[in-house]
Amino acid sequence: MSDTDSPPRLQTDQQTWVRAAIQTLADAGLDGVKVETLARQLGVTKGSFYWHFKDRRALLDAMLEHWRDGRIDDIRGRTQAAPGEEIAQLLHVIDTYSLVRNRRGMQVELAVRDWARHDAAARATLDAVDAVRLECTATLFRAAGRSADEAANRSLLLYAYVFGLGMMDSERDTPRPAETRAFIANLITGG
Amino acid sequence: MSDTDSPPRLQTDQQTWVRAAIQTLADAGLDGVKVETLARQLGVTKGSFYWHFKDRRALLDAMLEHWRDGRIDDIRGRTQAAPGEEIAQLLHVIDTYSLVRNRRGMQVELAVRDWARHDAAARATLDAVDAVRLECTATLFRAAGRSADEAANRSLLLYAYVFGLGMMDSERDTPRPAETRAFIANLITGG
DNA sequence: TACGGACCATACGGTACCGTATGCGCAATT
DNA sequence: AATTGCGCATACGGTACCGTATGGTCCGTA
Repeated sequence: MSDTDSPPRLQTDQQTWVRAAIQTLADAGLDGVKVETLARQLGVTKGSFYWHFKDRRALLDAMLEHWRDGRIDDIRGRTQAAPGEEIAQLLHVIDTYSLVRNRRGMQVELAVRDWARHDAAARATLDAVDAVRLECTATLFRAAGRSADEAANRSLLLYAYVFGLGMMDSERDTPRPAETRAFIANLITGG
Repeated sequence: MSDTDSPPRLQTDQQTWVRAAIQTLADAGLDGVKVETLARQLGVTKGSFYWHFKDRRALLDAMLEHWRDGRIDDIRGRTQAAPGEEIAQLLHVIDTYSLVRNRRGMQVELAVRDWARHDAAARATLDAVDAVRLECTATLFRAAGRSADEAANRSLLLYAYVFGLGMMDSERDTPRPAETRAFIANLITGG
């Protein structure tokens, strides 16, 4: 009764497929995530895929789960602030999410958001991530003394701006001027 | 020399294909825009399509052109304001673009933006539209007394917010509360 | 050393799509 | 009445994909 469950390599290989699929999702969108294409990219054939996954849909669900967990851990880690440092932390969040160096993450984000427009499971996953994010920043705003309504409103503006900017700038190579970013970030936080 | 050019039905039928293609683009994304699918939807066969268009790419280019012209005319019409009415006009623009009733237009917008992430022609078209839009609202901000930099910054925030919100809400059925929309719109315009 | 399972390759049927070739019907023209 | 060309249908070859069926290989274990 020593090894009741969890052969480690099975999880590992599933993760390999999931990671490659998310890269392809970012590069080519959901319709670029194809079993045979991924298999070629990984140097194997479809036989491997259908060993690890029931069908293509199972891979997509695993991708969503992987992305959701990563994004929730990420925002939770980025919205810890000592008392009195909440606005500074919010400004840092804005900069982190809107910076050009975060291109890869933004490409995945946009691809998932486009995916969510046509798929209920993706929509549910995205709604869960958005809800956690909105709550995380709203908590910071409230800790900085804003009312509950104002905290929710400013959080909505923050994320709509960040992802809207990502949509407008996702193929841009030169970053926006520091003055522009600071001006807008201050408007959002009300600092 | 009365009829040197322009047989009307040819243009009309091209427009029929283009309009149907844009609807499909909004519903299913670019990869849903397929010649045979569109033909079935229009009650004809591919033979008709390849009469009006050289290939699928020609249809895509015509779609971009059609969308670009419509969007530029639209924003130009929405950013005319009498002296002293500029901020009110900007608030109206924000409401118009972020309202749920504009769902169809927003779906097309998001699909074009996703398209632009993978296609240079779409990217160029979108950049042209964005440039006109940013200039239109920046002109209003300047007319309301803002500096050139502030006008550009607030315009960027305005569009990033509007389209980011569209991305977060594109499948939402209940609109945001009026207080939320007014609070954010006032932050953006600085009224 | 025989066995069983994890892991993958090969091969196949079925579907959907792109683009081309070709023919048919119908209008306007001469 | 014969001709011309527009608008479309039909038929085809080629490609890419999904999912299944089946066989092969390596590896641990009894």
